[in-house]
Amino acid sequence: MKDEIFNSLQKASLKISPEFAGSFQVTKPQDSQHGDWSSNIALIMAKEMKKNPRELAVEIISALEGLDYSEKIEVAGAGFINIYLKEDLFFSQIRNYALGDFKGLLQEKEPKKILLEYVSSNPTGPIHVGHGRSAAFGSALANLLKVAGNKVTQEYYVNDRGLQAKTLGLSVFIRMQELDNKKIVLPEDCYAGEYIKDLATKAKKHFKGKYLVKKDDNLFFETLNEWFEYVDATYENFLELANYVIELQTEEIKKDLEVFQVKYDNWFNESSLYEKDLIQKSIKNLKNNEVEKKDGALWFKSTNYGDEKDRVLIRDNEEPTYFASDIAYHKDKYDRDFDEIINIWGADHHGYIPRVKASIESLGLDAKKLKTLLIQFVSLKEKGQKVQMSTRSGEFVELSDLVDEVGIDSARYYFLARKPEQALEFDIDLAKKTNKDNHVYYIQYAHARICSIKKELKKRKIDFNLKESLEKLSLLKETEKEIISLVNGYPEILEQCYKNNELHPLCFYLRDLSSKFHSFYNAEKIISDNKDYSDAKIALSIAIKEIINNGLNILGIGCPEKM
RNA sequence: CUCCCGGUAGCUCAGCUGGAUAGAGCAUCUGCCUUCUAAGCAGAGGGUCGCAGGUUCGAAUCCUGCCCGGGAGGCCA
Repeated sequence: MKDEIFNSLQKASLKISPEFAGSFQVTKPQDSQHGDWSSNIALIMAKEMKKNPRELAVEIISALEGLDYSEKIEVAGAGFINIYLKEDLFFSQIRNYALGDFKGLLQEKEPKKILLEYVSSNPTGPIHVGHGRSAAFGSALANLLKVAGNKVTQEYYVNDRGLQAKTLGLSVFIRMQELDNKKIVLPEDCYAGEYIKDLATKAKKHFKGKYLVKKDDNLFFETLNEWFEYVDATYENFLELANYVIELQTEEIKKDLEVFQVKYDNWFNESSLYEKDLIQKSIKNLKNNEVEKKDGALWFKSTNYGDEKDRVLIRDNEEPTYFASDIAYHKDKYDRDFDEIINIWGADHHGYIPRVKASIESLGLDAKKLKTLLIQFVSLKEKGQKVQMSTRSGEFVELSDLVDEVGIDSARYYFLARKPEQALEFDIDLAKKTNKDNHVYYIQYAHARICSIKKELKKRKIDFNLKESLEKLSLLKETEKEIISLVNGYPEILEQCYKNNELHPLCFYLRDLSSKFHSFYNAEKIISDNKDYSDAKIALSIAIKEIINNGLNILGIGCPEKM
């Protein structure tokens, strides 16, 4: 519809001025007084042609062809062209929605194979609330991309090796000694969280006495390195323990995410890149003259592509950097032949983007395929107070704790209802409420109320035929038809979300729609003795219910029939 | 010092690819339940869109400078 209007306007404009190439818009006006559709084309053209916008608007309208479905077209305000639809067309979309038909509502013209990587937090500890935001966002975005007809692969990159994995192994090792009734002192850089003790308990059981030191061993090392020297000297393959706990912790993460309605198609282990020797191979694929040895290390000249400084690939101790793995990982993503590759990263990684882009270009790959979305931080507020969180002490609130506290639906909604580039202050008290203050309850309540109207029909044995009732929508009062305008705006909201990779407009829309419904519901009884009018109101309600259901599904939020 | 994000009502935020009178929710105040869920509804007050310039018929929106808050600038990941 929007496209048709756009094209008609464009044709008309070209008749008047063949060179006109300005970008004008066709929008749904906020105020329904301004028609069903509105365009600023005359204002844009007037600028180019230095003519009076209102006069130009009249010219454009008289040159318009093919808008059979318009009831009237007016010039208003500074020179807006407002289009009012014929009544039957006005009702055509809502009929489909009421029947639960959302096909083609959002359709990518050229469906793509898309790789969506998100969260990918280190398996050295549990998922915390910050990751939760990415998780909610990524999974909902995946739903949206799929609705548009794309094939989406959701992936989690597991950093299951390197120094941090070994440090985790050591942290668990030390706690195991504690479980074995030794006095221990945890070095500063070890992981200190409570979950380490759980891992230690499991590891102790699993290894049946292995990795428990003898009584006469000295256990009072102060630094990580001293500890590493000790365990490497004592055990043939200390990484066996590290790998075991990394695996345990990854499983924990997987569990937390699944509970949170986040399911991946693929868990990609960093270690697999090493097993296939892909680090070395991808480095060789970088442009030869952009890799050089200096100060004992191997460097990549990312400054050639605008990065602030060159980056190390292989350290002087011959250990590849995280960046080197990441080059191999991205090379692998490209090799898997996706049309689009989306990374969702925490905003703290923004400085990392130029070097990754640089490496992709140096590999001779199309950097435009890769899109990185950044998500800002999450802070928590409870009883008016900020909940303190700090990286150093490991005092992050775990996602699972938040979910236990406020529920999955609330948590997902409030993560999604804020645009990603905005830091999010999560109000725990608000998210816990079970009244209208809590938007997710408010939306779900609207849905449940409509379901209960349907039940009431059955209970009272009232004959209701949806298809027939949908032909009676014109009986609605003018104020009630305004809701239909809002309903008709659903595709534009989805389109906006899709185009901009955002979900918050959908959240706001659903709340808005619910609000309009609650007013409608409260104004007077939906079910009444005035059969035809009653049918029309029920049909409208059902359309709203279906949209709420459709929207909440995309957001990954439950949609109860009864509350 | 450089880069990124934010600054809109008392609070939390939409609006930002230039358009019509700057919008919601919360909080505050006033009303509404014998009848489909009051887990709700109706109404009222509340604004220097951080500041200063600029571009334009038109700026919260675009450009420049500055101020404030948060984040990033490892041979950590």
